[in-house]
Amino acid sequence: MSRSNRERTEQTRQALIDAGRRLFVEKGYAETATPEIVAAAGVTRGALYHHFEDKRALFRAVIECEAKAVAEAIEAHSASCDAPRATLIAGASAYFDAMRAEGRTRLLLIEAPAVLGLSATAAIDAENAEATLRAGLAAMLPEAGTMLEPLTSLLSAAFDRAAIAIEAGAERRPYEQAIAVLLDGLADHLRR
Amino acid sequence: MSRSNRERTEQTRQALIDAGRRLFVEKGYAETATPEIVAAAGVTRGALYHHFEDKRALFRAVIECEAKAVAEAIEAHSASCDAPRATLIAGASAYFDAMRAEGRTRLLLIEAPAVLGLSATAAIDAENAEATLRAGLAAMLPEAGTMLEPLTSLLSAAFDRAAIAIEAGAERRPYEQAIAVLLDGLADHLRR
DNA sequence: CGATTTACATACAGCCTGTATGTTTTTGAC
DNA sequence: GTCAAAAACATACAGGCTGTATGTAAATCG
Repeated sequence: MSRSNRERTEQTRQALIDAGRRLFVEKGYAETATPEIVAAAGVTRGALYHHFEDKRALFRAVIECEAKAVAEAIEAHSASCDAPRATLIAGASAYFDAMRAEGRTRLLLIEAPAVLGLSATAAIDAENAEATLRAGLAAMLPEAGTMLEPLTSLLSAAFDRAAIAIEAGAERRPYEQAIAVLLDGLADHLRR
Repeated sequence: MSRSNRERTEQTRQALIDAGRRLFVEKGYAETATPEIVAAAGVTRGALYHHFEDKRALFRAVIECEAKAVAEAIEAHSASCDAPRATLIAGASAYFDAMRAEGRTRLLLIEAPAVLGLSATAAIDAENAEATLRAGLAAMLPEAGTMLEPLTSLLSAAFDRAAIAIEAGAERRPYEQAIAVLLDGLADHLRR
């Protein structure tokens, strides 16, 4: 049984990413040792350091996978209603759905900023979810003008906090309602 | 020259906390080694492990100091106007002022949740800043009802994000404006 | 089919963390 | 004041982890 090099690399990388993801979620980045990861992946540390520059690079790969998965889930579920408000509400719902994946909030919202740095993390996923949000806000609030950027940033943070609260066991409905009220209030207020 | 035990302990603890704070801000928790901390503090690792259970306990002490400092700064600057809206706006401004201390956003908002866990971090400072925010919102939005909790949580996250953006070099005014618009929008919308 | 590159596995050096043990200083009672 | 006990450190040690260097087998390619 012989595998092509392409296959070997792909399978090993994926096994390491999967094992790393599981352990990073379970115990956090700092408490997860590379011997443990490679054992779970069924390879040796040699393979790990052949495919990734260091432990952090493996973590970055895990985070990039997660961010991509979130972006695709939102993309797929983007009920592109032409009503801007409905589009935004649907997008928020899709985001909460996507963030329900086991440990995803911990990985993307807690560990990644600390391990990879704030700017690196922002560069990875902000360009995904936050750009969508900005576009939605621009459509719903044409009067926002120079405040579009700050509002996008603040609401994005609110979405993240809601996702964390929901994964922590909070009811989802009140948070979706609160988001809707925030958006409607913005529309009301800026329209004057 | 002989110091009382109370003095010795107080001075050593403070030296460790100060040195730890500086290095944690400069290089992050994970990249800061205890030999470095004790060297900067002018003691040995024996003193560190005599006064703190482990490295994380020292970090926790640093975080508790920071959270306390923030709470006191807000308390001191709480221009208790009787107009609820003005009180909230002033509180937000005081929060941004307090968070301008070197590295404070990194410590409190990035590292602490990852190192101490989300719930432990929330328990340390949420009871301070978030309670104030909840009270302010309750006064300004008596119609909030069951949505008071989620709204407090979401706006708290927005405040945090604003503080991070400001420390990262963003203009402060647009963020304060955005916060004001969010609050006013809420008031407008819930009043119907 | 032979040479080179790729994909690993193994071995090693250095550092760090937490603990155990030893030493000095303070405290408190007589 | 002195002596025992406890507190406040300092030193020494064991174990584990990270990253690198080196060695080997499999795949690619001319």
